[in-house]
Amino acid sequence: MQLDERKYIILQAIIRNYLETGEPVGSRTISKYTDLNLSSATIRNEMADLEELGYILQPHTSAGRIPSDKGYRLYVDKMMEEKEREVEERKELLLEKEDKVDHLLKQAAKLLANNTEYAAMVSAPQYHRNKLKFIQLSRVDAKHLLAVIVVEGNVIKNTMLTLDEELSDETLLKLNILLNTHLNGLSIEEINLGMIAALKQQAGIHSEIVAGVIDAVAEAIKADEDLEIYTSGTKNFFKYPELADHERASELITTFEEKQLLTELVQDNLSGDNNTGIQVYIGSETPVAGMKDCSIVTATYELDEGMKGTIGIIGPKRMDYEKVVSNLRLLKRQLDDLYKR
Amino acid sequence: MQLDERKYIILQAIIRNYLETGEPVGSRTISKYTDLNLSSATIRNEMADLEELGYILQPHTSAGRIPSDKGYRLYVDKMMEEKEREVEERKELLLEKEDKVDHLLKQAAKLLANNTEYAAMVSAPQYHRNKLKFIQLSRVDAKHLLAVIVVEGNVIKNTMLTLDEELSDETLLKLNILLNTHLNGLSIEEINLGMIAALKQQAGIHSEIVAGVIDAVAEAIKADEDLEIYTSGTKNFFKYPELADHERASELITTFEEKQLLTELVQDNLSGDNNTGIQVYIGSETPVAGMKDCSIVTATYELDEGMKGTIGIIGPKRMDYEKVVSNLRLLKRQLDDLYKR
DNA sequence: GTTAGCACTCAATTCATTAGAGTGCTAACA
DNA sequence: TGTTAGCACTCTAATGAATTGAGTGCTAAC
Repeated sequence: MQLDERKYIILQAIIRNYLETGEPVGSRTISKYTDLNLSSATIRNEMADLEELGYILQPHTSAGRIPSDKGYRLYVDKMMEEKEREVEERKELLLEKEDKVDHLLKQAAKLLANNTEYAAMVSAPQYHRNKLKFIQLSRVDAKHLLAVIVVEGNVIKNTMLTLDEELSDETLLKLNILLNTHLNGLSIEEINLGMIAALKQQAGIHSEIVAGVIDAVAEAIKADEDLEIYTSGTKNFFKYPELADHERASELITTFEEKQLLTELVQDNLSGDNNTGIQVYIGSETPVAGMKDCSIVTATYELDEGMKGTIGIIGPKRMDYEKVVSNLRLLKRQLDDLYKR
Repeated sequence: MQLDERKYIILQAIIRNYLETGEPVGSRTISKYTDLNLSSATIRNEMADLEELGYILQPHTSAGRIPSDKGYRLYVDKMMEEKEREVEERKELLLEKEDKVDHLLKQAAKLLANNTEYAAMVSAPQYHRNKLKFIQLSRVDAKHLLAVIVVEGNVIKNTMLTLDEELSDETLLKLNILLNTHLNGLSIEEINLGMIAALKQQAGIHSEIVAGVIDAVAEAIKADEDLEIYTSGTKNFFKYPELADHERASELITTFEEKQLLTELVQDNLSGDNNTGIQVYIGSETPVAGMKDCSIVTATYELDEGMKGTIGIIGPKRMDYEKVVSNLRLLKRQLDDLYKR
């Protein structure tokens, strides 16, 4: 059996109706809802076929039909194709330019959540350029040295080092020169153990300071480890009865709170290179455990050259995919443009 | 009517029982639960008195009694007195020393939530000493200056300034001297508009750079504004049916997500100086709107001289106050000790 | 002052019934 | 051959009556 045009229109009608109501859709509803001018009996026959093909399900014999993951998938794919062709009208999301990136991103998450009425996440950009650009040791007071490290992309890292004994200006200058001549312009791959040992040797009795700086450098570069993720709109989970029972809600909220668990999403999104830049995960397709009953839509943004992050929406499978996708597209574009003048 | 010893014992028994079960407590239960050796009829008489005095309530005529806020208050006050006298046994909370304070505090929140099975919050310390300790401008590349500012308490603030034109080494040195001679050692109150104007004038064509630095200084000092708050254990709200219905849960979770809303708690706690260092808010006493059905217990810790923060537990009114208080005491002590060697 | 006993209240549970939405199938129709 | 009317059937959800049981307040006796 084949999925012909008419069957797809019926499937679409079922899905659209289900997205709104969350209730199983019956044949009579479809008979009236579409302009196919078919009786409910005919629709019933078609629905039986659609069920056999796996696009819809019946929760129990005397109920209407609900879309299966496969059904949603087909619907979303077709929608994405169509949207691709359309010229999208340019609504404005009110993203105010903030001086601090973290504020900006928090605001973005909130905006997404409010606009869509689903839960939203925004990951801080990960820096994929990682050359050392600037190192400096300064004396803050008699016992403290401040190491300032700047990595390409202008990520700044500070570490306060505690001294056992005072350091002369001369020694400080020497150490600064030593560090800069050897480390500046290098990427993390180029800083190996041998080099570190050599540096320490040259630093002599001050090798501990060098060690401290190297640690800080390592941390500045591997920003991945504690990837910041901002979330908003957790309460929206309660708007959809299929997610709001204690068990599920508890699981979702935990996942949302333990932001590490969302890392998968970011990784998956940044690595996966699809044409539109939008990823849709439906139900069991999701890479995040504990969100099997949800759909997740993500997009990648790029703040500055090489500084990529992920924005995403998490909601019930019966999500308004069009609205979500267009919101993400819009926000992505805004973030992309923001720092590119 | 007076609250005599026996009445209090009965009140205590009602509360203890209710803490465990969450169900209204009947007279027969108390008759068996206590060793007063009184019949349920006598207990009933006493309960009627307790109700008249406002310490307990009846959800409906044919139900047992539950403690009122006033009842809880009395119970907690008495408990705190007793605890005060007791020598507390020193259990260990497994707080691992972390190099980054934010990691440490996140871990602390998680620990609290896991140990108590309630929701936990930890606020990052606010710095109440705010003298400027160190200012430095460095050239990162042709177009960028990095301003590093250190405030007493070793809070570090970086700002990247973009230049319109290149700056000579000489000018840079001059600016550094200018900033240091005028600003170093000052507190925020001492940096007024007149001084800023004078500085700008002296900087001449580079007044914009000075302005940028001043902004950064202002931000470094007023850390209050975006007070970091870490939370954990949101899902624990679901463990207590009286908090778990959609409406309430949704409100609680929003409050917990919008951490600003918890700021009240921190302010209240840091300002209020009570002897034990532990604050208990019961029901309507809470300073946080949207948590009227909860009890909140908070404590203040001090990481370094003048760096005070708040730790707190949020749970149902029928909370195991003893456990919560002792957990908070323990964690407070650990945090207090951590950086004082 | 304490207690046994009894009538009373009220939420929660149970169970049967009903209503209604929806289906599948068959037979007739175009 | 595709479409439709019609009907028997299924199953959930809602309704409501009856029952249960925990708990109370009050009275009278100890």
